[in-house]
Amino acid sequence: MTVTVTIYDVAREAGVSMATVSRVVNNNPNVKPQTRKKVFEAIERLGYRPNAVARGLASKKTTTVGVVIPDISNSIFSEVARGIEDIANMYHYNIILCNADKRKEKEIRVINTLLEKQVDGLLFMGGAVTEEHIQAFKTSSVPIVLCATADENNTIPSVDIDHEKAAYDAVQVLIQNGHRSIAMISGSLQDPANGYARYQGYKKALEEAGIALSEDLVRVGNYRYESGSEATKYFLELPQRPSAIFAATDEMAIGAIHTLQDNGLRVPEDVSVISVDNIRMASMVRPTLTTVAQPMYDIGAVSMRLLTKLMNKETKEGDLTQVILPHEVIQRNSVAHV
Amino acid sequence: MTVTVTIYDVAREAGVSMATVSRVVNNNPNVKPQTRKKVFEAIERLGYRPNAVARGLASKKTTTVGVVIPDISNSIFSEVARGIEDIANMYHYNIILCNADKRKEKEIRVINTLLEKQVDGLLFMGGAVTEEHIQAFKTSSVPIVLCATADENNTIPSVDIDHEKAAYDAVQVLIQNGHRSIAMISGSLQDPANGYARYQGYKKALEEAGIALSEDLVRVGNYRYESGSEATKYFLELPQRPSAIFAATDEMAIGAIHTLQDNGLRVPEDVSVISVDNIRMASMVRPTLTTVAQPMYDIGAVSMRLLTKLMNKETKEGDLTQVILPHEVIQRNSVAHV
DNA sequence: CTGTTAGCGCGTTCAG
DNA sequence: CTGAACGCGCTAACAG
Repeated sequence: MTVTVTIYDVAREAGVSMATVSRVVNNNPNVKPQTRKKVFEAIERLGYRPNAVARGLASKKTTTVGVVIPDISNSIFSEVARGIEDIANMYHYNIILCNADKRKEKEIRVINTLLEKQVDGLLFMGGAVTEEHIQAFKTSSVPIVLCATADENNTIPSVDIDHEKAAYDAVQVLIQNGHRSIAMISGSLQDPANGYARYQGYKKALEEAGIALSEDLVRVGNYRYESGSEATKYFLELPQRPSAIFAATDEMAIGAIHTLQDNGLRVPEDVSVISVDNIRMASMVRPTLTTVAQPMYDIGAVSMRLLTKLMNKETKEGDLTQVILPHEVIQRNSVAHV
Repeated sequence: MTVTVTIYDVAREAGVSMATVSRVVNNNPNVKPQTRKKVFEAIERLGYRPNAVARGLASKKTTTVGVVIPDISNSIFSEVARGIEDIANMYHYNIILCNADKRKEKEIRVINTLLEKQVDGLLFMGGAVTEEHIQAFKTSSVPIVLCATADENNTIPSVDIDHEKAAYDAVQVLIQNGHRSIAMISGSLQDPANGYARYQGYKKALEEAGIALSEDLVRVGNYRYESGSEATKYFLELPQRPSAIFAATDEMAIGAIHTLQDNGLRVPEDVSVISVDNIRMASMVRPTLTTVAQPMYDIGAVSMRLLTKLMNKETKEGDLTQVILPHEVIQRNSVAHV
């Protein structure tokens, strides 16, 4: 197809008007079967391929949605992305994918280019949702849903889990197993969901159990394996080492487990470890990791589904657009009774 | 922005023609600084946002490329995707991402919708490149590059590693460590790159070393952890168990390691394990996995870079467009001398 | 340096 | 059930 064949060429070839060709291409029922057939044949003969850009300009719909994601190479997010794409596909949308690394300026920038590209909707997965983000969202004429994040005031549609509760539940598992000296490897406290909220859950669980919070038992990591490892080394140098570690993410937990093992300690006999996420790797390490499962795929799928409803204006005023998906503790082998 | 403000509105507001607005928006130097300033102010005042769809129709360029990928939630591919997106971003392209699960019909389908969307280029990452694929590619007026695959006749631009050689090198490591009884956990032999080619490399290494190929020592898996585990169970029931296992992928290798350990065997003291890929997890298991590293990120980055050259017609006739990236064996702790 | 004028390929009234 | 005509918002010559 070196020369572009247009709807006009097809019309001429089939001996009808372009309006008719447009109708059959768009499955408009108001076409005589015989005419439809003629048109299809012409399309076949010419190898006609509809131009979605022209269609988009005329119809003001592109059937593509934008998704801004922190980092597609991170297994957490790639799982969410798969959920998004599957549902998008089901509703005949394509997705434009942009990594923004949780950096605000980049996030704002891609939001704007996505909007320029006239996406029919936007899925935002990022770090904090700041006032600037809200401003950017406001300039949008298409619906936006927050995916795996939420804004503080819950003014924007979103789907996420209850991070604080998830962390709380994880720490509860430890407490119910008799642990009192529980360390935490946290994420950045600037990160509202994976960082701050999970730390709050930890604090709350300790409080309720009447356990004093100790600064020495909290280290801030960057979600990755190595930082889990480093935090653990710190704990091991303490005069009295904790009997359990709660990591904000599985990766950090695995880093912790290995560092423990490398120092001659057994998990869970000597130290218990628990975390939140349930990435694939959690069931692939020894001991297998007890963790609170976050339904990544579903978060993606549900948020995309919500977005389709919003794009089709299927939601009525007052409909619930803040959805919290359930999490679940997965008992495996990294936690023992003290 | 509930009413759409167009280039025409900006022109009126600034007291210039739309051509001039177009020029400043597109950074055309032929505009008096003062005029430029007026236009920018008008843009600011009106909150004008260029419509990329209209621009695409008029200019026949969308600055977006399509990428068909087997499965974004698979860490191998998500790493490649990140490489693609980074370079795309650098050259101001966006990417439309489509999962096709290596299923031919789905691959063909998404190729067509991507082409309808008038992408400026296409990156194809899939299973086998069949005659049907070639036909679909031929209908394209935009360049296409195969990413982490290649067609049999090397007629289409591509970037990949030499899978056969990578497998060969892995098995060589085993042989040089004195192993003679080497099992393989293969991928599907229908899969040209990760399956068939890696199996060929295994065969060739054995042949050269004068080791007879034994059917019992080859199991076909599906690249995943569980199948590595199952294959290993099979090997353990053999009258004489192999002293080493070569897995076509890291995930299967890790499944093998754990199954070995669960059966009271030590890795690498009792059985050595090696594979190809070098996923993040490879350095996060105990023992850490010796493997042949495939530069996933680079494969993505280089293929995207190649695509930009093709899109800009920067490549001259006869330029090399089949690139093979180097692989490298990463010595870790899962292989021992026999 | 700036404005005028055609389309880009298609959806969508509105007649008939 | 079908066709004519307009316009979606913008780029790209071509004049001036």
